[in-house]
Amino acid sequence: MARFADVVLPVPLPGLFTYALPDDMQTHVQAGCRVVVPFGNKKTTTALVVRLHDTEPHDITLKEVISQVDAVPIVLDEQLSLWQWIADFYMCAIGEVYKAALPAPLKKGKKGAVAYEGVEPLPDEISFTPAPISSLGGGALSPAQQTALEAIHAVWHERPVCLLHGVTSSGKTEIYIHLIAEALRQGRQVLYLLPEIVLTTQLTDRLRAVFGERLGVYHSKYSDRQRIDVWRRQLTDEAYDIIVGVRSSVFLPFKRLGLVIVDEEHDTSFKQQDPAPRYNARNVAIMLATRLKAQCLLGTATPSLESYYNARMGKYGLVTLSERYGQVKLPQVEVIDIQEMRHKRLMEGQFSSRLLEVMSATLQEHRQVILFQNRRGFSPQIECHNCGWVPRCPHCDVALTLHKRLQRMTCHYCGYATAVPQVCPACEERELRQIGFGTERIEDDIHRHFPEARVARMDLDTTRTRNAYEGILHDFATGQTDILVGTQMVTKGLDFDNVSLVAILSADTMLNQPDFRAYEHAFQMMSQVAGRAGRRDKQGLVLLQARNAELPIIGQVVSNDYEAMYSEQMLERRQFAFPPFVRLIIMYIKHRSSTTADMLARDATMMLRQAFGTRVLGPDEPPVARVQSLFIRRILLKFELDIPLTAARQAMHDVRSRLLEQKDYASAHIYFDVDPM
DNA sequence: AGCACGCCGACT
DNA sequence: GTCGGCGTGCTC
Repeated sequence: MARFADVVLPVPLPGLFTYALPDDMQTHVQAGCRVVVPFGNKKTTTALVVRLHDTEPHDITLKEVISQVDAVPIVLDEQLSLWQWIADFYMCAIGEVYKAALPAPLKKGKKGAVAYEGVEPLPDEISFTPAPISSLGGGALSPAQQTALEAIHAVWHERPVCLLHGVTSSGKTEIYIHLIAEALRQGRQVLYLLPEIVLTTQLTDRLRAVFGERLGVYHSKYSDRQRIDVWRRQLTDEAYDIIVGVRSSVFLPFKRLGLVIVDEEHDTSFKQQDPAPRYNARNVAIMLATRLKAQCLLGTATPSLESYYNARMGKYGLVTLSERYGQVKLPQVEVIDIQEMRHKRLMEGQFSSRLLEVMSATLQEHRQVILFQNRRGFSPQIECHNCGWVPRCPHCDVALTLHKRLQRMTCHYCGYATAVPQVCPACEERELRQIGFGTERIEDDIHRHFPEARVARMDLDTTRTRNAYEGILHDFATGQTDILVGTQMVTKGLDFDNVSLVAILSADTMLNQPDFRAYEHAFQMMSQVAGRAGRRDKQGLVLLQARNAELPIIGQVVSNDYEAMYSEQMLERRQFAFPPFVRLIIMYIKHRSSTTADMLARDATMMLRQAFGTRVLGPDEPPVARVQSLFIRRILLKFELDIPLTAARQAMHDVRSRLLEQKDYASAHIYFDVDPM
């Protein structure tokens, strides 16, 4: 019997809300059940009960719960406690975690739901067939893999987290499969996290061949219905043994989790940017595993500096696989100096004559080519030939990207789109020049250079739907296309047998990012895409075109020298006090008026300095200082690793609320990004 | 974040 | 004379 329920509401407000329970519900409602409650003026909302108690709050008049949605909990205690940890650590409201965690329809609740009748039956179409796992996908481990497997076990004997640093094609997946089979034999579940949807199809095909229907897939391009089915099934005794999923699958219920694999752990898409919760799923996965007494394996060919540092400091175990499976040779990387080629008039657009030659030879051998250009659209800017006018987004401080096929100019920050002007609106000049190269323009140029070649493009624009992805990848895998051009998407762990040439058209866009992680990320991206070349029977070739060809980072990619990259970057991180030597928290300030944003940023900085002194840097403006008509300012906080962050966070929350209490700042947005990427 | 209340411009 | 613009105030 409990008279009151503390609930989470899907709103960005701190804390829980307390409601009175009507007599008939007092014995039936449990933590983890949804209830319908009145909230604000008349509106009803679905809320999640997290606590039941008999302590009547004094200073507020309570409202009553209207009805109960679930007869049994749909969220487990361990999940609620993890959500609270996420809210605390990432400095957001638990309501925001709740919104991110639950598939959309579970948040809405059922209309007309009456207590104990709103309970949805479990889907009965799921047939549970425990596949035998005797044949491990035919995969006997190589001696190197066997050694690595034993080393991982040795690590887990002492600590829960192990970093597996294995070069591309070293056969990490085979090791994962063995570990999964072991967990299953012990009756435990496995969560297999991947950074991107692209990777799920190839991987799930491979895992399904071994584990059959014991495997469930969870990602954002699946329908709500499918995601709810996975969620509900996780609550039953017939829960999936293996979940393959992206970021948000760390929120799923697990009753007997034994192993968490975070594949491509360095990948930035594990970090959610917007909206809150701005969590890093890799770190949440580690916390999830630790809390549920499961083991955790972080796998990658190019560890994040944070994880590698943690491994070196003994916080994680470290296992290295330096040998490619079947002795496949690493590709040869050849650097092409764009500056030099331009002087010698050996560049045509983004293509050096060397690249065109090699492409031509590769196509003649009926081998395939991957071209990597980290920019979508046709050109990132157009400009009036006469007066220099550049079409810009009316809501954001960026030039509009030309999408030729769509005959539109679009803003990659807010989605604004407009027709391509026929003449310059400022001076009526007819010639509007296209500045810069996106994947669409590269695709056009390939058609001009190689009219016979079959070309496919893979970027955000060509993969809006789930099937589009699979179509493009299937056509390339089966040799129906010769050349695949794409953005970062093509770098991510795709296995193709017949690719012998990979070209990075311009390393410079990656290297020139105003971000302390630019070189680390450039190294990771280039190494990953290079790993796509020549996987089975022949050494592949990678052409790396760059303006700054002599930079050490380029040499490190050429020699595939992760250690050299690590040492050099760590020196800089230490010298300039960046992670992993400090913990970063950014306070973001957004306002419709630039002067208010400036004043607010100045006041906020002063208040933060009072609490944290020289740990506070700024304020400054991000590279794109206005998005969706809001001016953005940021304040950077650097905390030593041994500082207790709980008190610091409280002080930062206090600064935020004191600022928002001021009338001038009431309409501002202030939020934090903890461990920003 | 919603949603309502509350004061100032161009329309039937 | 109204419809409605979004500023600001609150939510157990």
